[in-house]
Amino acid sequence: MNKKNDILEAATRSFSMFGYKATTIEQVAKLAKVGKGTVYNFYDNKEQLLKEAVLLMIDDMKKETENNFDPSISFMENVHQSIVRLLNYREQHLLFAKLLEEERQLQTPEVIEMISSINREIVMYISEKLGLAVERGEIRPCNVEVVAFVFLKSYLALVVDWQTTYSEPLTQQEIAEVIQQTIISGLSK
Amino acid sequence: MNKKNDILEAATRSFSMFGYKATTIEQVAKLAKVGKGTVYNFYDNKEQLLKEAVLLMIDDMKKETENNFDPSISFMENVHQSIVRLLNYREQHLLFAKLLEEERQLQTPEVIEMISSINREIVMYISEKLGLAVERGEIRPCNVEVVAFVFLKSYLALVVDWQTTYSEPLTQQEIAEVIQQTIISGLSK
DNA sequence: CCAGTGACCGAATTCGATTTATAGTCAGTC
DNA sequence: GACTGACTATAAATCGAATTCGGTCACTGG
Repeated sequence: MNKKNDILEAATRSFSMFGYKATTIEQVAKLAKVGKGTVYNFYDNKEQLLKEAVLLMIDDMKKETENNFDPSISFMENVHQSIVRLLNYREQHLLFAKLLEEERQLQTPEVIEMISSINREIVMYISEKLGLAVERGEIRPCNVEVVAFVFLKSYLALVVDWQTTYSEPLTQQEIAEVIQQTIISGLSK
Repeated sequence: MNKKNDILEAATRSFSMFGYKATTIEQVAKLAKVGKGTVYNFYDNKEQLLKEAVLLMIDDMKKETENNFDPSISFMENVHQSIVRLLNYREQHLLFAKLLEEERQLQTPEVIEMISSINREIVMYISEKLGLAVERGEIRPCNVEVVAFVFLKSYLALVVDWQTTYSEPLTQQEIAEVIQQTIISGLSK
């Protein structure tokens, strides 16, 4: 079962570097050192390959936040720690950023669908966490879905959009600080 | 000097409805009930016309916040009131939304440049206001430029992006509330 | 005179026919 | 029977012809 993994890794690298449209299955096969047909022994089609790559990316990031949740500190502090940790997920951000770029510039239908699916997924995930925190009385009651939406948009704006307007990317420090100062502390009691 | 204004109004309407690329000078002339050449007696070219339309839009919104600033209430409350008022600027939002759409979908160079110029302008404006508020001790010290950036992105995400993901637009009430609950109260002392 | 005009021009864009690239298949190989 | 790469059908890139539209300017009517 090593080849299946090699193929997915090769595909992920290629998607991250060149985007969905510009990666060819033949390229992926070459990178994974298998024949083109072998790719189709493990994955139904190109779109499926993208889905698996994205799924892995999201799962990685979810696990990171789940496994490091520390009940002995406040919800607010946990969120802050998670963000600091997630900011180190360069590869995942690279893939997501490349897909966002492709969504904007080429409007590849599969990528558009994928991005909005990822967004829905992440907003749902954050919503749940916020809902629990509200129930436990750790943050003020709020429209969790809308707040989750703003949260994600702000995070992406800082990580991805900032450097398109102001060449210099923000440091992890700056990003974590701003989110902390605004959204997180705004919600805390 | 009535014709000059007629032309600008016609252009603004057309830009708002059809976007920059899809409005033709001939259309604008017809709408303004003048000949095509007359447009060029008042405005150098199409891009200039867009610039004037956008300038007017920004000035309107700036004036609205300036004129209604109430020193007897807190900075935070003033911001909240401004947002509530600005949310009623449907026409301005329509023009901005159309330009954002065109930037994303057609990538018209003039529109891309215009959007980033508007963004810079607005971020600068908010930055100044935040800077003053920090000086006066009304809000906590922060990286004003980055906070202004997040502020604008969040506002646009709620007003423009939300309905592309979740068909139903948010009510003004919901938008103002979420911004209030997160960014504004997060910064307040 | 001169503010106003629309026919006119060339650059840019669209259109559509042809060529090229590639996603996915399958007969064959090791 | 896991794996392959030549093969096919279709989607995308290419490129020249046709069209559109921004901008000009010689003209007009008030």
